[in-house]
Amino acid sequence: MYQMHLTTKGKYAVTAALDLALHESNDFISISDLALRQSIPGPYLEQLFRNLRKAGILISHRGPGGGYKLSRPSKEIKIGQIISAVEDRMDATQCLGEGNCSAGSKCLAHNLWTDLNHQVQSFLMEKSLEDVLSDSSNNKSSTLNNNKKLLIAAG
Amino acid sequence: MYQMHLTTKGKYAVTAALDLALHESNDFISISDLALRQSIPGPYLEQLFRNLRKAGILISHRGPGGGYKLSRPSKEIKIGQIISAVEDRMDATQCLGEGNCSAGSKCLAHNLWTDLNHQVQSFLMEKSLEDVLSDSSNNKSSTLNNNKKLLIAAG
DNA sequence: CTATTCTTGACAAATCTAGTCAGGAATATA
DNA sequence: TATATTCCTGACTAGATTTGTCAAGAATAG
Repeated sequence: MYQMHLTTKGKYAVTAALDLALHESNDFISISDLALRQSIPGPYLEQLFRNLRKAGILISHRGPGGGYKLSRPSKEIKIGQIISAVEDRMDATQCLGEGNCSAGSKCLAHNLWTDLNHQVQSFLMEKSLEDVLSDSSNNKSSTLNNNKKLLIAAG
Repeated sequence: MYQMHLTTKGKYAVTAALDLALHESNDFISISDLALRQSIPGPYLEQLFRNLRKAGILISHRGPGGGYKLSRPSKEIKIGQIISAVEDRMDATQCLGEGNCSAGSKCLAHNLWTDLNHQVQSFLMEKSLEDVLSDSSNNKSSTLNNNKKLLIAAG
């Protein structure tokens, strides 16, 4: 069965950000605490947090009692922004960019990939950290359900 | 800007299948012809077609005048089935499978990834080869548009 | 002054992707 | 039957990417 590919980079980053959102009221949270709680390798998380800080999603503070916290309320931080900050794949190599995929012109599947990409982007950019935390119980994926049949799992 | 990751494997396979769909009336089409037309490395495409044949999507015939053709009308073959046949990533390693992602229990982002996966699956399993070919001009991605704002590109 | 915590850059192992290659089997045609 | 064509199979490789690790430094609270 095919699954959308998402590296642990993105997964770790989002999970860690969700943890920060859960403890939003607290002050700074250290990487070691967070890594322990979420079972993420500390030094690796450190690397990811660099990017999140550069992207303006986290703010940091050094010294004892220091650590990281969200730069804005969890409602205003979208999942897509987080993934975008750590997954630096510029996949414009093939169809996704301009349209010079098949020997200068658009390949047959060009619009398909564009649409799919759009779809994923929308999904990720519409969901905030807060949304994800509150959706945990109350799963309303219905907004994007049209009246077609549900998928048949492939493979 | 983050893009959904889709390897050339899946892209090549879909493009090739679309080519077969375009020439649906014809008899068998050889790999070399197809590879040339779509600018895909021949031996690589051969490898992909193995999987498509095993998955029952293509049928083959050897000898002069042989080649490949779709096993069913292009309307009945979904993009998702094609990708599924060639991209053999069993990504259940992390969250996506059962839910033992964070030390035995569901990680914070579990439902998010499940939803996203569902979203992508639906999209790919609803579109047939025929749909893609006819959508080329008349792009009606509107079925999945709800009344929310359009995405803001990230990064 | 010292322990804590982020900061930075470089490095390395493991995995995956993309593509190649060689030899074999079936088949149409002459 | 001979031959060219085309699929069939398995193994192999180079390169990129992911997933980390490590060490030395800078800021800061107490």
